[in-house]
Amino acid sequence: MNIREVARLAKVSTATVSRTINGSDKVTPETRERVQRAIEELGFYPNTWARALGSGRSSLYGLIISDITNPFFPELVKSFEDIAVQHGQEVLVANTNYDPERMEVCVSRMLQRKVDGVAIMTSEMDPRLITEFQNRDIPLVFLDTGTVQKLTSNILVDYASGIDAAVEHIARLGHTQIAFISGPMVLRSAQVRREAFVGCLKRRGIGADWLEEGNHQVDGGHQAMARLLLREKRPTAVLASNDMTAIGALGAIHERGLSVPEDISIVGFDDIQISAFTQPALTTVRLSRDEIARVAFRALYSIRQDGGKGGEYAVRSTLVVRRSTGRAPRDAAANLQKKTGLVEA
Amino acid sequence: MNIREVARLAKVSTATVSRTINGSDKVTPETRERVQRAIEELGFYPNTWARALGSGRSSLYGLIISDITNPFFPELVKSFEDIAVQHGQEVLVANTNYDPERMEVCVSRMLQRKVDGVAIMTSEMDPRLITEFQNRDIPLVFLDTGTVQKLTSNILVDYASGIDAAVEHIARLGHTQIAFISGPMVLRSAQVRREAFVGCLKRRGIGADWLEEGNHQVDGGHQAMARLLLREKRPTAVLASNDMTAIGALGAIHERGLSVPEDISIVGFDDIQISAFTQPALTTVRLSRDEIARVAFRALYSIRQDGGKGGEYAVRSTLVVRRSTGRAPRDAAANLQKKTGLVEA
DNA sequence: CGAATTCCCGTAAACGCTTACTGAGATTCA
DNA sequence: TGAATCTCAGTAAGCGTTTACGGGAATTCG
Repeated sequence: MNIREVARLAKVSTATVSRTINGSDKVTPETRERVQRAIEELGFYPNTWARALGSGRSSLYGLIISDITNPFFPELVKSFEDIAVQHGQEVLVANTNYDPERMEVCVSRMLQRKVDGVAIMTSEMDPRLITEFQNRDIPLVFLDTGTVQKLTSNILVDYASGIDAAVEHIARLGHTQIAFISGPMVLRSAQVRREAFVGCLKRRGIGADWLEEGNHQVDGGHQAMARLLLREKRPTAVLASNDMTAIGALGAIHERGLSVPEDISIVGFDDIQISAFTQPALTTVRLSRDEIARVAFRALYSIRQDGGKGGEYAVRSTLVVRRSTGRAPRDAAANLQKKTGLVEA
Repeated sequence: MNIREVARLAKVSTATVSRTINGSDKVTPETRERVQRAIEELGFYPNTWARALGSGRSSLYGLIISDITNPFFPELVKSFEDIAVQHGQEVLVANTNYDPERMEVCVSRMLQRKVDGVAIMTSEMDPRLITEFQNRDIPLVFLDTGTVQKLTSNILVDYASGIDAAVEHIARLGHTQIAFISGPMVLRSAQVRREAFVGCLKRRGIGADWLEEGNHQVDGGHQAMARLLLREKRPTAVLASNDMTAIGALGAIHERGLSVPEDISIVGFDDIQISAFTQPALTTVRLSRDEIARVAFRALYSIRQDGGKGGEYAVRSTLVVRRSTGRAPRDAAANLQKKTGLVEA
């Protein structure tokens, strides 16, 4: 089943069939009609590869993510796909699993499929692989981790505004002992988030004395929180580098028989769907997947028209207050001193 | 950059390059070596489309799911992909969003890309679309919703065993007022799950008096549970058609100031990752994504060798007991009577 | 040692589509 | 009315691979 059979049935040339498929305006309505009927009748679907091969255009965009199991990413994938299909483009999703080796595989897949552009939403990326794309004039867009150059754009997440709002919110509630559970520090994105947090505390003259490292997954948050709880001097509020981590922390706190937000307040980051439904519902900093997806797609899709110069795009983050944050426990200081044996006799 | 340039650099024909790329044994180690060096040097990646076009094989499998936002599916996708790449195959994931129209789009994408087989893990499927695949001799495998025929297999989930174990577990804890929150009843998969539940209760002589319909998402579970709580006669245990629903139910219960499992026990279904980290951790029926993925891939991959006859594969479900289930409240009956005004004076 | 095999490798014809080029008829215009 | 222009459709040359086929050199065998 191919274009020739359609042509035969419609009594036209293959060129005409191709033209009607591609919506060329150089076909009379009548012949177009005839061809379309033939297509229907035969149940013909044009072969994507042959199309791409013939035209040199793939209509395919790559989307590289690091962990499809983290709900942040499926939501991102979904938005990105929606936008892409609206523009008649397709999306090839690749999952690196935080594994540099798999990253290499992903890149080669993209290259082999001659994608028209790649959105790299994963944190770490071998520069060598980046040049592979650049050598082939493939537009790129990074999330946070890129530098703007020819054909490559970067999406800058404004972590500061969200984290600032979170710390402000927490501080207003009387907290002064604020901890942060980061992502894996080998990841640049995790570093950026942590720096934003530390910087924010510094600006307010609060010490950043409780820093723990998680892995951006639930278990890591759980363990990190457990470590925080074992410290002599406990934080009364905890910010997490992402919601999965916060959810893990929530569990660890409950396991110790403490409650949120009465004993400890928790703030997440990302605002994944499930965050609204944890117990208690998570106060978190929202990072709109939809906005990121939209910006990323636009950056890729329009870059060739715009002379190929990359750009920097900003995406805001905003605090969403729910129920996991509350007033600092009044006896926090007392508690602390009791534990450390510094109570005045 | 194409195979010809490589050939030129390596001083061989394009055929030889192609042969070394495909690991043919009809190439001397020396020439192979030479070609490989040329490939390295040029940073050459073979063009997938041309390859598929030339060979007629796509090495591509389709995976159709209904909602990438439901954590069940990303986990399935991940497993399926892992297995596929282990076999040197690729995966094209399509997300229907429960929308029949998008389903059509998904199917046409698969057809256009000439996939070697499709795993249809979504519940509802227009039979017309199925014949599109069958006409083209494309192997299919369904999850629960298919019928075995030439080139098409079906994975039968043994819901009964898991649900039976769940009801047994609940009954042992003294519960007799057991509710079920189903998925959207337009979906066959939701119907199947509900039937398994109702059948199980019947077999035990328990009435299925509390049935509510959710939507397999958190908000639906939340609302359904809210409705259950408003009933005069409240259930003391609730089974949910999937974990997302159960998580929603959990939230609704907490909102009413009740607690799990003291007042009401909850059992989920699927055992998605997050279930281990809810408050309290969810007792649920595990359905192994990994096993489903493995079976599905095998069904597609080997079907042509096996004479093309489809098969029926069974996947078990097993109860995972965590903390959301406990003894039925002793005063359940009393409570009930108080509320309905039937207390003996 | 000559014939029969075997082993590598090159030649060239697909694969199914797109598109530059071409040309026949219809239309416009002076 | 004849020339210029325009419209629509066909011809055929790619696009980058794979692979059937063929041939020359090396190997085996009687």
